[in-house]
Amino acid sequence: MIKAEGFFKALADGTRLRLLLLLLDEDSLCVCELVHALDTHQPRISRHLAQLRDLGIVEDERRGQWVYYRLSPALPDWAHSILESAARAESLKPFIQRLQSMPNRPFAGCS
Amino acid sequence: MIKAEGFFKALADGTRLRLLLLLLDEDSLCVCELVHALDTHQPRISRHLAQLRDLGIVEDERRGQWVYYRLSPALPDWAHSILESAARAESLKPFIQRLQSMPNRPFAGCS
DNA sequence: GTAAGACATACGGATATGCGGATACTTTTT
DNA sequence: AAAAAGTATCCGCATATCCGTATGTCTTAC
Repeated sequence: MIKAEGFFKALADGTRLRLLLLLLDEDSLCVCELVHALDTHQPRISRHLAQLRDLGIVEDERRGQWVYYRLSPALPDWAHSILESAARAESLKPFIQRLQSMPNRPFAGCS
Repeated sequence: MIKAEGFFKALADGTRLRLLLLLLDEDSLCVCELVHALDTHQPRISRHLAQLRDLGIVEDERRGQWVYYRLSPALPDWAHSILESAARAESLKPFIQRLQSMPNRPFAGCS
């Protein structure tokens, strides 16, 4: 099980922090949606998601061509609380807006 | 005002995390108390406290020979909540015990 | 004013971390 | 089976981070 210091190291990078807050807000997103929402290069997103997966903070699930990530259901309560507090400090609006205006978004609204 | 990413960077080091959780629990401690509680070298503690001060997370106050640190009263609510959640994840018992058994502890119990 | 204690900072070095670009792997489509 | 799309990983590099030692500053005690 993850300890506090490791969890904070995971949140101590802007990309990972935004990934986690997006997943907190949106439940489940695939890599290409996250790449579009954060407007960055795909290897960067994959690398950070892999780190978060290796720490047990997120889970992945392949659905056909796409790999979806979500917060791990096993995430301890204290960690979930921390993410919710962080969400109060950091506005996700610009990223959510980019996400909603994504062209060819897979399964949008039909999951 | 500090942003979420910077705050998490501050918590992403074991020494700083323990310093902050001790200050959350004990209100106000001087450098030599923190050095004793964490059982480490003094420059390490001073360096990390300076970082936290520069970020506006802690405040210092000189009392004679000693410099006391406390959590900044201006710390945003979300940041305070995060520290409280972290306190649930990380046991401070060993450090509190070392603190209480500190010989020649300045002003112990008379502040 | 000299010594001693508490605290802060400068310095050089070791390690960790994040990055972009290239490439490999997997699945779907044709 | 070949192409295309989505995703993962490898590489070399640049920078950030943390450390211990040594030293400097400030305050109190003698």
